[in-house]
Amino acid sequence: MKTDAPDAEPRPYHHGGLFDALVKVAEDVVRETGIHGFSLRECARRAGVAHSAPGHHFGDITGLLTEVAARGFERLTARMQQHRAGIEGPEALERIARGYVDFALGDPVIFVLMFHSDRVERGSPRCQRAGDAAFGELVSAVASAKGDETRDNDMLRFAWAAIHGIAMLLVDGPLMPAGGNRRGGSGELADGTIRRIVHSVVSYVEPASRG
Amino acid sequence: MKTDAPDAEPRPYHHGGLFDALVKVAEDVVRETGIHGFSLRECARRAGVAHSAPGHHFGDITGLLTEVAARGFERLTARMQQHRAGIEGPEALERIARGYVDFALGDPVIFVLMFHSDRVERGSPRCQRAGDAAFGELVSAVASAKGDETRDNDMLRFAWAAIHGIAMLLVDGPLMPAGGNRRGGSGELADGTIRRIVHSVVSYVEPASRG
DNA sequence: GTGTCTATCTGTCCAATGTCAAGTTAATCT
DNA sequence: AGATTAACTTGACATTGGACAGATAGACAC
Repeated sequence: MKTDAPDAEPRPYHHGGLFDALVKVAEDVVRETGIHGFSLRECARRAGVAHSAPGHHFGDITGLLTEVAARGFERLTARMQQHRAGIEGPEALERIARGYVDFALGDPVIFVLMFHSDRVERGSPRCQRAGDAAFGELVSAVASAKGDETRDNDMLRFAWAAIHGIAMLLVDGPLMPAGGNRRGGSGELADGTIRRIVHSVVSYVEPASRG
Repeated sequence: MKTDAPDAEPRPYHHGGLFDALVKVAEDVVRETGIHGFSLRECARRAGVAHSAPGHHFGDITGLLTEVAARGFERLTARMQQHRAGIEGPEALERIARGYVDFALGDPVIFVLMFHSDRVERGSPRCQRAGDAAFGELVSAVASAKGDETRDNDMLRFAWAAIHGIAMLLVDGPLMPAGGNRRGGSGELADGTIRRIVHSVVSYVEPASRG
């Protein structure tokens, strides 16, 4: 690695892997400074390149943060798969949900970035595909929990909403009742909610008549 | 020299109600430009005062946006009460949930601001109190739906998470399955989820043995 | 009316940022 | 080799948030 010293050694004019280096640096900067404090120039500084170099690879801030968000979705997908570990049945959904919450609590700033930042182009193919893959994990787990492959969009929305909601509320923290201090206890706070989600998905019976 | 504005109205040196005027203007600016595009100077411009005037009332950007967020929670509370209209029982929860989602869809940018912006000091007494009041509406509705005043924090988290989650996913839009185009149909997309939430809260039975 | 006090608002200044245009260096192609 | 293209740098510009001193208007005592 290069030294951080102001101008110690003559860096090569061409960085080599600046694209990837910038994305990794950007993740750190976002985590440290928050979405609002993020700056392209700070990323360039840490990567040891000129202040305008990021622009040539990503166009603008949105371009770089969109890539960060897309990789976030990929990591979310991987985390859920890892938690599920091939298991089927109701436990599949429970594990997927726990993976989702774990990811959110482990990387809260990037989790918020992925879903809510107006500096991310969520409609871009890159982001869309990564997001769809993550959603696919949930679809699969819900089907396995129901023991029924028919796709019930209402059910999927319900499950996703509840999982997403508990993750978001834990990440945002202060609104949780009775001292929601986020260190360590948060994961367990989600347990009851996750159990209820699974229970609802497994045991839900379509109401006889709906207006 | 002023007269930068075309209107020849001789504004009084003292605005009179600049605090309130700035908050209202700020809400508009946030809605139009998004959280990222927001700027104090634009607010000052629209309020017809010097660019540094907002600083005297709010300190910095966070101060102003925190006030905007707090008023958002107050409007959310009012909206839920208005939807509920004094009704009791399971329908109370259904109506509260619908009010929550309505508010989110009607003012999506401010809804996101309230929960996720790092430019809002959510721990401030102003914000905390307004948020607690909103949460209180939910607590009351869940109790009414259960027909049981005992407070079940797990249940509350589940209900809030699910409601919050569906609102957030609808606001963020593009991740919804099967063309979640947000035009008009979003409210109905929430219906099935809300029905399931109410159903789960009303009919949930504590699992026999579990920690 | 006159003078003083205080909150409110103005104008100026500074460092930092995003983005654009043009120059410089390295790698690749013919 | 020479030419072409991609990667990166330098320099510049408009805009922002925030800090500051100073101007202004209204309230209040006399």
